[in-house]
Amino acid sequence: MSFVEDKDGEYVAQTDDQTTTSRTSRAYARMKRDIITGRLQPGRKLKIEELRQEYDAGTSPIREALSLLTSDHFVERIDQRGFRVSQISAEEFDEVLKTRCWLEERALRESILRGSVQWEEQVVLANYRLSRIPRSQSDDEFIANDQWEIVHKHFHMTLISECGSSFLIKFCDQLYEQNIRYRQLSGAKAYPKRNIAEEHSSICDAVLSRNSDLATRLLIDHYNNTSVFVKKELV
Amino acid sequence: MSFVEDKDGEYVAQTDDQTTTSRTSRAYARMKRDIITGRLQPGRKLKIEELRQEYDAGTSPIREALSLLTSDHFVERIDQRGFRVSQISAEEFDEVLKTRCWLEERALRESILRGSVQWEEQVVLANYRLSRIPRSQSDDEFIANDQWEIVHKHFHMTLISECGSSFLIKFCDQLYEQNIRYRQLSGAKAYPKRNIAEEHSSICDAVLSRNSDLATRLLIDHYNNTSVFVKKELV
DNA sequence: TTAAAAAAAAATATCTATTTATATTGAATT
DNA sequence: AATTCAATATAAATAGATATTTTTTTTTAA
Repeated sequence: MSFVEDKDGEYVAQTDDQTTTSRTSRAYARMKRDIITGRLQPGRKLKIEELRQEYDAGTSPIREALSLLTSDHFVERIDQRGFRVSQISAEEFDEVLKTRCWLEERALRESILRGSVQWEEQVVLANYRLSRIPRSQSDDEFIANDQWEIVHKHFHMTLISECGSSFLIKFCDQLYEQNIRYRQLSGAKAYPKRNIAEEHSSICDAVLSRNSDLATRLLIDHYNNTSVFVKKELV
Repeated sequence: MSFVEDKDGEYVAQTDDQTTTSRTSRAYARMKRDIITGRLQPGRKLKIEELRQEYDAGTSPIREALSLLTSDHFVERIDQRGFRVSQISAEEFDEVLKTRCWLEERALRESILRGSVQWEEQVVLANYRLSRIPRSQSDDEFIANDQWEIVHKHFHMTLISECGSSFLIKFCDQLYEQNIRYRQLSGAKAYPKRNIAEEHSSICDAVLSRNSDLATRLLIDHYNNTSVFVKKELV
């Protein structure tokens, strides 16, 4: 939310996504969110007319947003036959997981090699923030905490941020988002017998001591541990 | 080129990209080609009206194609200010090269681990085809041979095709295309004192003997050798 | 009863026109 | 002379209208 002076010199409250960004960017962000959270289910036909209503935009912005989502692998386009939400499968999840481990191992090793003292501090800070925020909004039942999702992603992206390749970072980002989608859709919510905060802190410690082998092993274990719960639900 | 029966029952010759695919796909393919070859130069403003004329399509297909090219890192979008061809730089080329080596090393190792006898045969075939086609259309001066470009890419993509991750293959593909662009734009055409065919065959041999360490070393050397000539022209 | 063909309906892809935002120009003011 | 402001021009973003194409339904013939 921000306050902006309008033509008549009066201050008016405006939500960010209504003014700052274009219709295309807005539709893109919202549709992506809805696909990741599962509000738009895998395989669902994406009819332009419906989307226009739902996301309050014209044909062009909707189609552009869909084109962008196609590149992100969230939407499939079939020429002359429109768009649909990408399908999910246990096999694809295995690919996502495997590829994440390959790329993030390399990215983390490079970051540990190249990262400065400032980077170390960023890692510490990201881990601290993550430790202070609950995964669920309630203690009794699981209610996804959007803020946790943001802070968690920030921690993992900080780890690899000094790898020296914006391409690799972008690829890891894409895979991370694919992973969230699977995590959400599979309904894997509780992680019994696990202390995730401890896992994050261990990774953090290994990184600070510049122990690449340990850090990458812990990171990969962390991903594999989580994946067990996703796979269980994905059958 | 193909022959299709029209409404009146007559056979008419048609080029593939006029009928098979949509306006969007066609514009996307052509614009991508023009950016890679340098006909659309780095930094150039991409005005919708101009592109409509040039690529014979309406606003929507052009904008959709530009959106797709944005994801490929060939075009930059600035909200409310349109599109421009992505800039190139020596630093970015270093990133492309570095990331390619990281990802293709992993992909090749996995392919060698998992690849079947059929895959071995595909590698042999791809290498043979590459050995039979000249890089330049003329012996006297360098004239790029489009066919070589296709066969060369096919060889390198075959090497990693059995890595077991469609995501990793897609990323390598994107980086490969970035690399072509730099190769073309830098004007690096001749490679004195190098026998590229021999380099390819050595990689092929190492792959067939399932020697991962040797194969990946030769592949990475191959990329680094080529990059020297690109970097030289890129100052 | 089934299969093929034709017609109708629906939805996509595309184009044109309008609105909105940005960049440019030139005059007025400091 | 430099800077601000307003007016204009240019181009982007979007909405709306039109063309195809695909899908579904209905009809017809075997």
